[in-house]
Amino acid sequence: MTFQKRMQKILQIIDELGEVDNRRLADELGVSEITVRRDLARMASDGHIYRTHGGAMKVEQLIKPVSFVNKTAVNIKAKDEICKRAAEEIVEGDIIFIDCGSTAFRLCQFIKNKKIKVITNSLPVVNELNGTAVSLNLIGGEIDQKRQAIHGSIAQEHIARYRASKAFLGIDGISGAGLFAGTESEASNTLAMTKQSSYTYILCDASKVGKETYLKFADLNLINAIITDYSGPETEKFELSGIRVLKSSKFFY
Amino acid sequence: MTFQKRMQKILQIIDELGEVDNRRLADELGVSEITVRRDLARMASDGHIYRTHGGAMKVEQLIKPVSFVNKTAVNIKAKDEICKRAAEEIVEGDIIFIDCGSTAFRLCQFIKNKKIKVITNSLPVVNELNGTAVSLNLIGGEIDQKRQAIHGSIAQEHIARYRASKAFLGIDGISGAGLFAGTESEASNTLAMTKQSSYTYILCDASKVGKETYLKFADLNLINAIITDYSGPETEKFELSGIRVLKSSKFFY
DNA sequence: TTGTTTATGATTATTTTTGACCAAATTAAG
DNA sequence: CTTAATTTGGTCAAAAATAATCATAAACAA
Repeated sequence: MTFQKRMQKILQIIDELGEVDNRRLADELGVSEITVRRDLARMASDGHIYRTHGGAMKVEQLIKPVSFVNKTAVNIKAKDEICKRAAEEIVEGDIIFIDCGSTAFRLCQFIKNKKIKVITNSLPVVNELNGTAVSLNLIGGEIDQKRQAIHGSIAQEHIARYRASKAFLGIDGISGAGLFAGTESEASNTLAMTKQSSYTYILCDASKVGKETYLKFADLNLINAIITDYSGPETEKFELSGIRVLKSSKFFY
Repeated sequence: MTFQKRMQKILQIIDELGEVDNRRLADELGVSEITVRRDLARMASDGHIYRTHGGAMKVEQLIKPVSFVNKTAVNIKAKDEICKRAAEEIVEGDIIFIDCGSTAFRLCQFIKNKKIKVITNSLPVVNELNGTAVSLNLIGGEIDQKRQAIHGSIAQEHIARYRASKAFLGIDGISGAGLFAGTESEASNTLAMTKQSSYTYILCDASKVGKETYLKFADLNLINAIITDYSGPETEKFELSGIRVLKSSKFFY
């Protein structure tokens, strides 16, 4: 029995029952529990299922193109809590930027029914919001296969044409010293979107706070708010810079 | 037993069973397992099957991207024949425009393994070609939910920045009198792409030939070639206007 | 013919898959 | 809040499958 065959069965079972535990799957498939866990980890990283403690559950209507692999497997819970908090900030009529990070992607599920305009350079975001109440504007240019997004000078110009009320952006690192990006193109994309937004939120889980990677591209005062599950000494520095620090709600489910 | 003969058998077996292991195939074909593996590798790289550890399975059995609602249901065979003929015109290194019609969409399956650049305003095309050998450039702007594509002035400007070697475009109607579109935005999109291409192909099944709908937006001499399954009196008019008429091969399957 | 390419099979080394075990993390219970 | 039970991710080892290399035989071209 290959992984592919097991995946089919697992999806079928989860589709029927909504959720299952590892033991049940192990029995059903005739493999050990550890193999089940590995399968689930793999499937979750492709976004096919939600992993729970001791099993897995259906991910609502998220059967999306397989090619759109996202890194959302790590820290799903923290990210979802952050995004739910972020969604509370969005009101009807808003025009918002969403960038191509894995955190910002998960924001989509919480804004599907809102009557807003979303401008994005992320293909997963487009696919997630396509056909919903949200009106979409896609930034054009060459597609970066690895990041499933559009960057570059053409994209910058496109962004410069629009003006949004809010921007929800991910980041590779943030500390009292400023904002950090893993690549130049991500940095300039963040800058461009920030410039065209009245209010900028950074969405980042705790692992990004205090991390000072590769390229510092802006000071803290570029942004207006941080939404995070982090709580620690860095928070004070943020607030001293005049940034609102919004804590994600602990109790999500 | 040649590779071609074995491929036929393998496809047949996989089509029946959904999946097989190497030993089974080796027995069935009377060759060693290593030969089977080599065959499978070759077939998988052409996209005919999906390889698993220890065997192979049907491509359709994998989680299929929920392809966009497209009108491709009608005239599939004719359209596929047309598109196969069109794919023969494409050579490595080409930069091509593909527009948002349902016919042009079906061209994707035949060009997945080609090393070319595709510029398009169609979301289904992007999803179909994403993750393949094709390098993608997406035209930006507001997404038209109904047509799953991007039109408008921003899109026009985007197109004007690029220059392609060939364009493969659909159409609502074509006759000796010229080219016809169902909406103004489709017409201007076709014009913009044509203008930036060295050579323009119109893909149209027989039902579109002789049809003169809504808006005539250009004369025949705008385009260079028509690929169609139509054969009739109109053909002569096309050829008199200096247009190559490429007939799709009748015998496709 | 002779030399070259191509297809096939055998052998060996590498990779992948799977399960067991254990420390760390998470959840549940008192 | 602390403790106990469960779950998880990591490392290791065994088995299976694969890729790489080489040798042989068949097909092909000069």
